[in-house]
Amino acid sequence: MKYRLNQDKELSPQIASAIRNSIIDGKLIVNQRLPSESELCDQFDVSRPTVREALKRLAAQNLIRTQRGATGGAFVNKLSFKDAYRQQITTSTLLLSMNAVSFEIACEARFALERACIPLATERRTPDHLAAMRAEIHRQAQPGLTDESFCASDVAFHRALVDSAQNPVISYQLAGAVEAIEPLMNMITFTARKREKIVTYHTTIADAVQARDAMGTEVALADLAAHTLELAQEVANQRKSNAP
Amino acid sequence: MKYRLNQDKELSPQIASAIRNSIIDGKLIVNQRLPSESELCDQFDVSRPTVREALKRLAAQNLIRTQRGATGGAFVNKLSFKDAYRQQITTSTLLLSMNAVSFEIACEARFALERACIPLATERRTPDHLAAMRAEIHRQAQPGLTDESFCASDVAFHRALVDSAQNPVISYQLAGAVEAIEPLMNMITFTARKREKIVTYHTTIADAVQARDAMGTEVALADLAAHTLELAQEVANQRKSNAP
DNA sequence: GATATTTAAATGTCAGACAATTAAATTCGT
DNA sequence: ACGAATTTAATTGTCTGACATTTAAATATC
Repeated sequence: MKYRLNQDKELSPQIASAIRNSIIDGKLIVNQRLPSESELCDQFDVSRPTVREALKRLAAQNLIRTQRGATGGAFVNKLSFKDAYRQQITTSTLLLSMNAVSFEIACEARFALERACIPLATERRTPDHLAAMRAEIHRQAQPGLTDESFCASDVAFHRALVDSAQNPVISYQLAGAVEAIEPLMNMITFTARKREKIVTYHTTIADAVQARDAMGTEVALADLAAHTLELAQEVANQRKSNAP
Repeated sequence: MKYRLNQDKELSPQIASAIRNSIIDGKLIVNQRLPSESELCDQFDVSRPTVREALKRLAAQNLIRTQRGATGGAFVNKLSFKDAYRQQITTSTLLLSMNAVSFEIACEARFALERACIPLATERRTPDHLAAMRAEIHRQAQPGLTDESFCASDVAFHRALVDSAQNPVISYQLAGAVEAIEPLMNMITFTARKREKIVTYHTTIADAVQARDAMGTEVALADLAAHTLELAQEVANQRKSNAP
């Protein structure tokens, strides 16, 4: 069962595509073993290094895993939500930095999308989710926290909010939006007074979620969004006045 | 400037990580040329096939591109929104199918996230966006359309709605949510009556967007979400009664 | 000075080899 | 006959060296 490749193009991407398509439309199912490398060499009529380059492309997308040894080989990987999160976050982060996406655009996207989960979050939040949010708020109120730790805690708070919607697909989709903005937020210096204000907003949000008050949560989140934009504006202005 | 690898683990992932990190934290900037393969061999003290496997991993993530010839080599790629879309969609599609995510969960996520862009969409939509939506509605009303084409048009309609928010980050994030559900939707058979009803919803949505009526759009979208779920339920019930 | 040719540098591919890993098959001792 | 140790075979991981192909720059030619 030979597979015909276009010899005028690079071979390894074509091989990777062929296998990827087999996975996507179910000809290869999860945990199924791919043919061994030498069998693939025969099938595609190429050398082993070329086959291996193709397999590494698929491994980079977490589509396959490989095992050495007698019963080893390449296996179709069950793409876990965790792996997908990670991919999403690196891609989103790079996308923002490489395309010089402004803080305004990124911030707008992030809060717009986060708002999406509020009805479900207020309906389904458990004591655990509330506790996670409160814990981060408590952490943020502690003095001596570095700006980076403060940002990390901020992200954790919002992730807890998103997770309380208890829909893994939403959590996955929002991972990119929430996490990718962290590097941009890290450029802001958080004075004690600014932190205090943010903690207040977070508390309002947590209270509203606890009270299952969707409207209240939306309003508080919108306020926080506006406030975050102001902070970024300040930083931008300071830059402008310092530079020239 | 040698780079020390852990010789007890596989080498090519380590090399890929090292280069990827250099890109992420800006040591390698967009369009910069990486060292040639043989230079990388020296730096990491490995053979060329191993270096190449690492480079193919990065190429699979669209992080680099390669050119042959005298001035060729591997260059840091500017990750385009288009490439990022595509990656998002394949990852999301595979994630849904491999984890056997139910239609309910996927549908809930999709409509929740889509709702996120409505305030911006109603505020910023242009005649072009409206025209795009109307065009898809018109297409959906034509008889003789296959179920697959109908679904594709459905996706296109929703993409037009999302795009009218005019925030590329939102469009990117929602690409996964909107497109990945298409294979699941394809399992539904759309009778003429069902199509008619969906077209009505779409028209209501388009009208509300045109009127810049955020509330109306949200309501219409929620109705459509409920209706879609009902359709899926029907299919599930038919399955159940046919099977045993 | 314009055009054709050569050259050099780089990636793409191949062939064959050996190392490392792992599970199964085999052998050996009791 | 059973358990433990050993061997074997299959497979991926890596290396070496070679050649093909592509491309831009350098050189030669008219």
